[in-house]
Amino acid sequence: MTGLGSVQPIITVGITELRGLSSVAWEIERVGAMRVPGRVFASRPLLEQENVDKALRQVQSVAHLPGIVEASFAMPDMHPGYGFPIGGVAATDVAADGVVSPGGVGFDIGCGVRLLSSEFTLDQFDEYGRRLMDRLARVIPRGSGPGGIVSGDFLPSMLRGGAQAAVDAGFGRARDIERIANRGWFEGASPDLISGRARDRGRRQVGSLGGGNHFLELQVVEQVVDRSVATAFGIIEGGICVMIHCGSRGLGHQVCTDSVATAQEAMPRYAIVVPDRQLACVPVESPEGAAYLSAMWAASNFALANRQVLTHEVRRTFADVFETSVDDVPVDIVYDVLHNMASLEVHPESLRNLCVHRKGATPAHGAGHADLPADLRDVGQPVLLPGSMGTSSWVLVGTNGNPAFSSAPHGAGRVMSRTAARRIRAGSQVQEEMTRAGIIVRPKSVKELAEEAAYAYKDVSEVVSVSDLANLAKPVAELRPLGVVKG
DNA sequence: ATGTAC
Repeated sequence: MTGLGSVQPIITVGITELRGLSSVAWEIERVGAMRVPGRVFASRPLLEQENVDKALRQVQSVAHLPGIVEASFAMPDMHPGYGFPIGGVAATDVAADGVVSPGGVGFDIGCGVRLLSSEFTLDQFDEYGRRLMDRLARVIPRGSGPGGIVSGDFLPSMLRGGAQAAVDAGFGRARDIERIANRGWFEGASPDLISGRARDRGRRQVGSLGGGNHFLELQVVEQVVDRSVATAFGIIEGGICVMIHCGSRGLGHQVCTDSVATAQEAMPRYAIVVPDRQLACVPVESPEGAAYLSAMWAASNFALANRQVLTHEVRRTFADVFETSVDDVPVDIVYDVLHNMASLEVHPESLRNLCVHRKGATPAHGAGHADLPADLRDVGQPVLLPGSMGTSSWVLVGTNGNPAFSSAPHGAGRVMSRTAARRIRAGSQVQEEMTRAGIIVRPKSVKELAEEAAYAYKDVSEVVSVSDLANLAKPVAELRPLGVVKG
């Protein structure tokens, strides 16, 4: 790869021209009604991936949003989404009639990743792994539709209090909260501002994994590339980890559906014109904008509570298998981060109140940031980057001087549709190949497994490498999958 | 992502 500062060509992806700023950063010129340019972080091989052309056109559409500042950004794992690309980052200036767009958060509001680390080792996994996986497969509700660990009676408190409410209800430990983004809950949540239909869908899904790309994985720390940061995070080479990727289930989906409809209806009143109906948006400082943020925070609290309840279930399972108590089992939270979220932030480069949309992008604040827990204040924010099924996941750390409002990629990123992935191999074949590679697979639906096969995703190591070179986040450790529980 | 359809 060529370094920063060298002359870069202009390349064309689909119908979009990109001017190279470095080997991993590209600019899409501001033309027509675009308010800002597009700025894309990717290597050339990543730009040449299937469907990236459509994501780039969406980057340009997002650049039309009222109040957008600096640029419409895309992370290296970008692929097309509803209105906004997945892997998209857009900040709007609240005081300059900046908007909030439900499509800029996505349907799975509050979706994110939680990483647990344990004191158990690979030797112990060799002996107990199958039993752990079989029990997890039995106790973790997953797949589409209803089914949750916790009674729907807890829904109102969890919508209000997120992971903190789940801990208060007995699902976890007080110190868990320290290692969850925003201390586990968003204060601005208004459960009353989400529809009865959204609540009905959520009531039956408190404590459930879901389907699609959501998973619960047992992993081993394969490689530590930054020992001091890994130690601060609580990650030790050879240790067994648990990664949980899930979101706000039908509840968040319903909140998004309702909010897009509200925004589409309200837009003419604010004389907002956007190039795509899916970019429906309202001013942050409008009744509709405030209502969306409150509903988004409630759905995010649901997602945080969801991951907390599943964490408790993991601890119960480990305690069971290793014959210890759930309170003593040495399984701790490394971090929990939301990668579908709009966040009100003040950034030093602008000193304005910004509404930062991250859709399939994770916050990646550098050392010194006020929101970091005390023991990570001098280290930086953990960035959890799950790979595709059967490939390694990565832990990175946020940097100072991040070029995209302190954002980093959230995964490997799809390269083909679910339908296309099913045509390549049968789910049973994907399961066989993973089993042969030594990974214990416990799917609810074998048929749907093919949709999530590694060949349907980009190469996660390329995404990590671009993150490093573009200063989005710095690699800390590689986690190799041992067993995967899927919807 | 999603009671893959209001």
